[in-house]
Amino acid sequence: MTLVKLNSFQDIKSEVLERITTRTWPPGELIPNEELLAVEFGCSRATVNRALRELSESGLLERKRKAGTRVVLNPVRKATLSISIIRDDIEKRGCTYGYVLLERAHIMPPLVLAKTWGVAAGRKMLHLKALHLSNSVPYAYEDRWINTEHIPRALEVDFSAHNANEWLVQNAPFTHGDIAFSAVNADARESEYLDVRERDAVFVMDRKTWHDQTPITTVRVLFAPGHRMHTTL
Amino acid sequence: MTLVKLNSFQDIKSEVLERITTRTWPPGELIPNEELLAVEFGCSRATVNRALRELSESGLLERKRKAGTRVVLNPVRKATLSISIIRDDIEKRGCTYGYVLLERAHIMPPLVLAKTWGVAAGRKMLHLKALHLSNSVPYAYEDRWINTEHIPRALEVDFSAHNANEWLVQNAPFTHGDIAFSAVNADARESEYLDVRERDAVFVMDRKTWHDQTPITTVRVLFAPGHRMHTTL
DNA sequence: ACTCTTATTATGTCTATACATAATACTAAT
DNA sequence: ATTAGTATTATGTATAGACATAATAAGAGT
Repeated sequence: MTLVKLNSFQDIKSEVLERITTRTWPPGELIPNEELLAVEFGCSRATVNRALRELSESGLLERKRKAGTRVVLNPVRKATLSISIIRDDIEKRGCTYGYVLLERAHIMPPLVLAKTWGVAAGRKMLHLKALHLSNSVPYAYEDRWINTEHIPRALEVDFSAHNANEWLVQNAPFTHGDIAFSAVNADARESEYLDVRERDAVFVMDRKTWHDQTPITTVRVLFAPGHRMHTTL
Repeated sequence: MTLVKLNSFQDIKSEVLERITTRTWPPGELIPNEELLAVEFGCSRATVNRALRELSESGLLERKRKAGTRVVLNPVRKATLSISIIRDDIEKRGCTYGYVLLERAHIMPPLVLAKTWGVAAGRKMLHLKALHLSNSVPYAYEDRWINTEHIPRALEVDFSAHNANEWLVQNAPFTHGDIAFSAVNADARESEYLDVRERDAVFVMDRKTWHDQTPITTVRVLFAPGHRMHTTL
């Protein structure tokens, strides 16, 4: 056993990664414990711990107390994706951002929505439909509900001047949320708003947010055809 | 200043989160440095450091040496997605997984692909088209290229019996990759394979993987209509 | 004014040590 | 034999102290 000096947790991460990919430690195998690795790498256990912890967070290792650390058999790789602000997304490409409010109503939400989102049935909520433009061309269409029981101030805001999402992040922060992505065919109205043909495939993001237990807002965003969401492994 | 004893980095994370959401520390604001917070919370600096580091990794804080830590103005929230194995996905729902190889050819890839993926032009590669079934119903259709310059063994494998992805994770691990999600209208052939109508919206995943600089495989997966990719914030 | 050097500051990381905790194995009492 | 208690083990986390590093500010020299 060669005692190489690898002091940084980054070094150890890449060395362990190397051993996994070269199958020095094949899938399913139990690897030496932190103390042994610390001796081998010539560093402290805390350093080994951080390296292994991060690798387990990205889905390559599985750790259990007393049982030890093993290489995951079928690694379910974890990718982090940035849920960007639409305005930033557009401006990052050097385009001009535009925003148009299409509809606004203080009405009772459909029962299905109330159920899945956890708001009391029979209460009015703010319903907004809006369009995000990139250089005056439709970029995304959003259909949003805001819980005015919890954020009554939202009723006084002029959402034809203020982007709802941006107002909400400033005025009604959330503690956790829930996002789903899918593909749907644009219906008659949606295709008109997005200025595409009917039945064109659009990328959809459904997001619900809460502050502790209280629902804040739920939004469905339809992106114009060609939209791609990108990340690395 | 009340000196509360918050010893765990989890406690500190939620306390800091609380201060951000309640705007005790409003967006853009510089928060006290680690040393001060350690005193306030009655813990060590390392503990505060871990809490703040994790919050900055999830996009809520921005940290710079010497400059300090500040609350991000327009938080670009980061969500982690699990890129699951299709078989697991299907079996997790209690369905039976099935796999059918549709086409196999050792041919030269289109020039566009060679360019974007970084393989030498004019070299043959393995091209596979396959179908993933859930209870014998089409679930996803994949179109894959394998770099046989780097993995010549792939030419000898019977991919009508072995799922290509599963063979590759076992036999040709990658160090990094690149994933994009989008929505497209199924063309004539795709809709036939997936047993849906032409132009139906399908959710698409494009993935490229490398081992260091060497391309391993690139695959486009089309999921049957209704597919949703889910995560939490 | 301008550049170069030096000091300062907050975060980034490492170490050694300690104790907590989950999972398991062993042991003694009934 | 079953159960309750105890020991063991590897990871999980906390602590105090140290030094590294990036970013900035202050000062010196031209």
